[in-house]
Amino acid sequence: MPRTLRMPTPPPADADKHILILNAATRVFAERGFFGAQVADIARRAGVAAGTVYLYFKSKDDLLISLFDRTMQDAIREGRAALTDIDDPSARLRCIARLHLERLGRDRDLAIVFQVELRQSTKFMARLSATRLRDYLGLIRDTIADGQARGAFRSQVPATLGAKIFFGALDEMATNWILSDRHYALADDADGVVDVFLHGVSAP
Amino acid sequence: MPRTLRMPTPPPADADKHILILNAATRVFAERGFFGAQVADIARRAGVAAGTVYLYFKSKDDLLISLFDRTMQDAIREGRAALTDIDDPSARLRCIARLHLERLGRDRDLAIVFQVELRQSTKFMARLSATRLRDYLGLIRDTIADGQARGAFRSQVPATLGAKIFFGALDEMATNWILSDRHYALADDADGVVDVFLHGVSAP
Amino acid sequence: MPRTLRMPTPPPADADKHILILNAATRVFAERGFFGAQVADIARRAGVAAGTVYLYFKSKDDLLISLFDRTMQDAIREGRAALTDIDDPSARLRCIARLHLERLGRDRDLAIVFQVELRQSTKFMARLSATRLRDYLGLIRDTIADGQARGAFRSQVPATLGAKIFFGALDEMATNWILSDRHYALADDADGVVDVFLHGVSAP
Amino acid sequence: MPRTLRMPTPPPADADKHILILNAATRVFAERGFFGAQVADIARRAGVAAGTVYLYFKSKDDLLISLFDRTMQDAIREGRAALTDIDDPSARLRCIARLHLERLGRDRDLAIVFQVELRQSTKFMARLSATRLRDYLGLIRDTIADGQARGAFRSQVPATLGAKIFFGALDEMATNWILSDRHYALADDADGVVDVFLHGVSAP
DNA sequence: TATGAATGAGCCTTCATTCAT
DNA sequence: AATGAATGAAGGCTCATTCAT
Repeated sequence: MPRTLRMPTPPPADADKHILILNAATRVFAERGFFGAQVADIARRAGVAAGTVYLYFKSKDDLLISLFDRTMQDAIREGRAALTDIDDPSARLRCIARLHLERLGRDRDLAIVFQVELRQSTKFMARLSATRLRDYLGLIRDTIADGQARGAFRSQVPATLGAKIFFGALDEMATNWILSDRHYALADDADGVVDVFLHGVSAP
Repeated sequence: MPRTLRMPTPPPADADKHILILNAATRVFAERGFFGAQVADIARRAGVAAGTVYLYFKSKDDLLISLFDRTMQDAIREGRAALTDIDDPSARLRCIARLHLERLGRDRDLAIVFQVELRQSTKFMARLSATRLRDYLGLIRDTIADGQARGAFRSQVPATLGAKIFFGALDEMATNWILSDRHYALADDADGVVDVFLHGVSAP
Repeated sequence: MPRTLRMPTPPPADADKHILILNAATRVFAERGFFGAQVADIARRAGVAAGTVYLYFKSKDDLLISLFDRTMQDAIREGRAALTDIDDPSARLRCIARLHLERLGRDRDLAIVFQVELRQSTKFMARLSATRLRDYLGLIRDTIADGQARGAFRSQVPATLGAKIFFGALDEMATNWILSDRHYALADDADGVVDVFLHGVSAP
Repeated sequence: MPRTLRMPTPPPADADKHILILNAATRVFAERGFFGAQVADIARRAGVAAGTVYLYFKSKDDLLISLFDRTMQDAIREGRAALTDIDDPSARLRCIARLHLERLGRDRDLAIVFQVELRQSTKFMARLSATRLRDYLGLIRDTIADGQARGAFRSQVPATLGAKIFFGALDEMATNWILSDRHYALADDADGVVDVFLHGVSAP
């Protein structure tokens, strides 16, 4: 194809600049905190001028929101894709847990931004939960409801409650991980969480 | 009354003002967010001059930390006291969950501060989890370990992991509650959380 | 009187600070222009910290507006007072012209602010003319109308038109004066303006 | 047609773009004010890229100065041309007044730029009065001096003073017009101004 | 103790101008 | 000639904290 011939190389630097800045923002937010971070720092880290940031993002807030949006969109898309191949309800939950913790465990700075910096204010949080986070919780809830419909999960547990518990447990794993001094693989927590979520702690 | 006997003189005006300011801070932090709140606002709300705040607290940060400290100390003390009367491990967890959610459900502003404003930065969070929060998680972990020792809980689940899951689930309930538009009793979530934590979602 | 006894000295420094800043603003606006002037410059000139300016004025704009307001209020008050002693319509116009030019001629910086800096934008000008300037033109118009009612001035000339011409002529004197390199007494232009305004340039 | 003979070839595209940009600048300066206007706005309005403006003008200031220069040059040329056909000194002044107000009354945006935006700072104004404005006032002064030489005007009035009064009056008409909410024909003020300037307001 | 006026460091954002294409 | 992405200097304003009273 002509287009392929004309552009066999990776996309131009322009396309990168958006991502470049977002990555720089992740690092700086993680290091200094959202309020402690200066836009100038982010620009410097991205190797662009301060003003350039504003060619790609409306404001400092927009950087954080974009970061969240991009990551959540990826997470949901990846989650949905992975689940299509899995039939067993328990295995599906295990998959979600694993992807969740792997994603954050792969990039500690991103994890810090997600577990700490994004929770700056009610205004921020309300805005965030109203959108992508709702979708993400919905993904979990649907998986649970599906398991209930298929007789794998107890129906007495409201699916929404279950989703919150599941998400809350994973969230806490991530938060503990970034606050911990010890360096361990976050994803290794997945199985334990799923085990408790499925079978509870009670002795049979 | 015993309480009167233990404290026959009225609390000094100082103590009052200390609490007065801390309460004002709770309201203002909840309304405006930590960074959006001005010390002058808090002072006005407390009915004192701006400078007076600094006679009782070292800094704006100190207000937030004191708020956390006071509340956690109460929670731990109350939790420990309540647990002494309860023998059954499952009932003990139920008690913790209920107290946790009741405490936050009683004061929405306090809940907002705890669920949102306290998570300002890694620096802050690290500092907090290193102290009271560790104690609180310890309380849960010990309760679980005790249940395991007594054969009520499965020993395969690491007690620390269980504690994080339990806390994470409760935490998520609280966060969802403050972000929700619907007005419901937060404490009502306690039983559901405990049920799932004890028995899991899997069908028997 | 007690009050006089209790406060025989000039008003406290607080009252001065308002004026102090306004005077500094006059100098700096005149030297650098409104947009060229930095609030920090004004503060420095007034001998206060930059933030202090904002304890007395809402914004940089407010400085300019307050300057205008204070001066116009003085001018109108002074004009009204002076006119009560004068009966002859021509003499009244002469009095207005003289006061107008004397006031500006006395403080070149103030004149610059009035003739140049205040005319920054339609927004500004519209706001200004809507208030004090309208009163000032009204003072002139009434004086003319009064002269007409008393038979001293031709009634064919609409009083409002006459007021604009009179004011426009004085205004141009002031503008020319501040732009001129030569140093002359601005007030000396008053008689010439009044003469032409009263009798015209036509040969009898 | 003579005009066609004098200019047989169409104006080069460059000249068009020059005028295009200047017209766009007039609109945008009038709407947003000089400082509020962005060069990018002007470029967009002119249908060119931001950088293109700088192929035709040295700077944003240069746009304003060119606007002034072009208009004043036209005004002076037109004024001189019109005066050659008129002999009577009073009629000449009437002609100048009418042309002055007609020119501004024809294009409200241009009027706004002339009456408001051009008066940005002493630096600006000094620069402007030193050139074309001086010529324009000279045109008026010469007309008055000529009238005096021919016995039509009183010689006691210094011609320069008369010119300033005349210009100041016209200027004030224009300023009032653009600030007025009512929509009236600015040029209609010309006769009134000339009448007062010639005969004064005093009753005979 | 209490006050609240004063301080001044700190930062996001804008936008005129440039220059590689 | 024309583009428009990139630059980076610049400054109004806020607000935690101090301190003279």
